[in-house]
Parts: sequence; C-alpha cells; structure tokens
Amino acid sequence: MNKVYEIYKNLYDFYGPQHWWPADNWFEVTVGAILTQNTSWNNVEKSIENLKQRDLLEPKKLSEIKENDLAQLIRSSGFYNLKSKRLKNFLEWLKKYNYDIDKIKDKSVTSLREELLNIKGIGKETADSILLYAFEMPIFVIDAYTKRMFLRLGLISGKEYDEFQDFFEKNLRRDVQLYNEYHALIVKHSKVYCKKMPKCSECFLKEKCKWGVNNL
DNA sequence: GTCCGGTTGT
DNA sequence: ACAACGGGAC
Repeated sequence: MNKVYEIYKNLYDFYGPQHWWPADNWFEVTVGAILTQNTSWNNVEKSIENLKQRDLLEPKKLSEIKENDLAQLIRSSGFYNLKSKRLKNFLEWLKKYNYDIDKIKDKSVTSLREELLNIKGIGKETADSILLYAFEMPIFVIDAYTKRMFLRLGLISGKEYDEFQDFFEKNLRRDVQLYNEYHALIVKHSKVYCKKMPKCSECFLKEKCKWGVNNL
C-alpha cells in the first residue's frame, strides 16, 4: 500500500474524524478561509461570532456594509483592513453568481480555481480551501503545516505549492471526503506533535519519520 | 517575545 | 528573498 495513504490511516486511527470545516454553511466557510490567513483560528471565531450576532453573516448583507465598518467587525482576525478589502473583492465575485452556490457548482473545479486566483487577496491555499471545504470539490489543500510535516517525514523533497499538491493528488484517490479529512488531520498533528519545535520522542509516527529517527 | 489554518508588492 | 499587514493567546 502507498505510504501517503498509510500515513492517513495512521492519523485517522489516532485522532479520529476532525469534522472540518467548522461552520454552519458554505458561505461561513469562505469567510473563515479568508479571515484565517496567517491567523489563529481562535481569533477568527471571535470575528465570525461577531458577525453572526449582528445577523450579518450573509453575502448580501456583507456586501452592503461599508468596508471600514466591516474592518472593525473583523478586528480580532488581524490584518483587518486588508481582510475587509479581500472579503469585499470575494463578494464582488460571488455577486456574478447571484450568491448562488448551485450556479457556482455548475462550473468545473479548474475554471473556478482560476477565477478565485484572480481575486486580489485570494492565493492558492485560500482558493483551494474554498474549493474543497465550501464548494466540496476534490482538490488537496497545501499549507505550511503540510509542507513541514511531509518534509520531515522525508516523503517529498520539493518546495513549491504545486509540487506538494501533485504529490498528494497522485497518491490518493480523488475523493472530497478523503481530502477534507486528511488536511484536517495534518493540521491537528502539526499542532500537537509536528510543531516548529517538534515533540518527536512522543510522536507515534517517529519510527517512519526521517526527522523523528534522527531525533530519537 | 513568539506564533498563527497567507498574500501581495518591491 | 523580504517587508508589510495586526490582534489575541500563551
């Protein structure tokens, strides 16, 4: 059996399902994806709650409020002026589909990805998070955690986002639920053990990890 | 003081 | 390759 899927099974057996993305609906996922750029999820939750309590967490309502007001509402997420603008850019794109997820899903994952990447403030990771977790399309999300963990495991030597993405998509069956769970498990493991200062001696993957073996 | 479920402009 | 954007938690 291939090693990439084997790691997945190890992680799933150890941690169990992660229930990602934590949100009530697809739009909440997209807002969270933009707000969590280089920001801890804890701080994003406060912003989401803030918007919910004011009954503003809907595309049309967020489109109508002023950029500066939105910035203040999402203050806890950091980079709030930037992110307010980025949300507005995204909402402008959504408007072309009448804020209708069904119309969006009529398009192919390839063309949607291109459209998302053309929005200022949405890069590869955010685009892929939206495609996978909000639109439920089969695309593997790469982030700093994924790179760090799999470089340490010694399973990949590349450096670029696309190299990592190809690596996962070539070694796994094209499956939204699998991609969803795997990325979430990588984040979990990277927060608990495969941190910047890793806890190799306590890690259950140490025997099959280059970094871990060297740190025993 | 460090780190965070990044992206952009130089 | 590197600075800018930034609040909140530990």
